[in-house]
Amino acid sequence: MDRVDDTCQVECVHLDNVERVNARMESDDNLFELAELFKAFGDSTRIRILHALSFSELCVCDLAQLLNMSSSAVSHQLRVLRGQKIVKYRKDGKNVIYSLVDSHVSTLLEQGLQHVKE
Amino acid sequence: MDRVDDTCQVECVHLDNVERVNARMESDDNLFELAELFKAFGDSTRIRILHALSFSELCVCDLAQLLNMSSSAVSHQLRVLRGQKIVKYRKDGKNVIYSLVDSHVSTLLEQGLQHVKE
DNA sequence: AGTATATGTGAACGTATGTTCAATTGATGG
DNA sequence: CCATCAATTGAACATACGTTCACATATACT
Repeated sequence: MDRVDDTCQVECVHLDNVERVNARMESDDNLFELAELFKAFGDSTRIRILHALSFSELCVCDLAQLLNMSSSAVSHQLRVLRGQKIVKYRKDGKNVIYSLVDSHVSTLLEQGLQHVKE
Repeated sequence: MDRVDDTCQVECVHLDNVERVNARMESDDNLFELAELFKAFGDSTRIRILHALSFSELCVCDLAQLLNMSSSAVSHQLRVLRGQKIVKYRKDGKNVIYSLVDSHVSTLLEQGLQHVKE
């Protein structure tokens, strides 16, 4: 008869491998944060924003025109990118000018593009 | 220059900047693919899978035990990762053993982790 | 003051996404 | 052949997400 048994119901596991890997895993918190970071990259609107910012700092209006979208939509996405500390901004009169936060971001974009183009 | 456009409903745009950036933008197709790639990284289950695979190849069962999830859930996510050519697999009897497709993937994970840990 | 422009925000809507469950395929060994 | 196990798949469900719209700030200029 079938029975539910928590202890070692799976025979196929390569226990040594699993334990060795388990010992080296980053904390769940770090991995969750990492997923959140990539999630922020994982939208075509935000990718286009970031790709544009990799060439020059731009204000919301510039981005809206460049991407042919409403300022509102752009602003919503910039909020997500700010939340993950991927972009930074400075105010210039009525404008708010955005730019990439550091070279890590450019590197990620570049590595990703290489993968895509292969 | 003859790019005078009187349908300029937006006054704030820095036209020179926008045009220069626009000229250097990757194709929408490439950027869409790039977003899809990052989207595949943008889930904590898939990140944990990839992080584990960065240490050793593992079968579905190993991953399920390591992440304390059902094989079905793991398999569904591996399908996404296969679709983006992030992981590859080989069969070994009843098992299917997964691994990262190349060093690009490790690099992306590593770069992302550095960003998160700062 | 008031107007105009740039940006941010909240709610609402439709869509996409991840997990569970049930069923199926494919491979091994009695 | 039949039983078992690893892995995959499809449907269903709840949740998360992106855009639109309307409205709210904020800053500059008259």
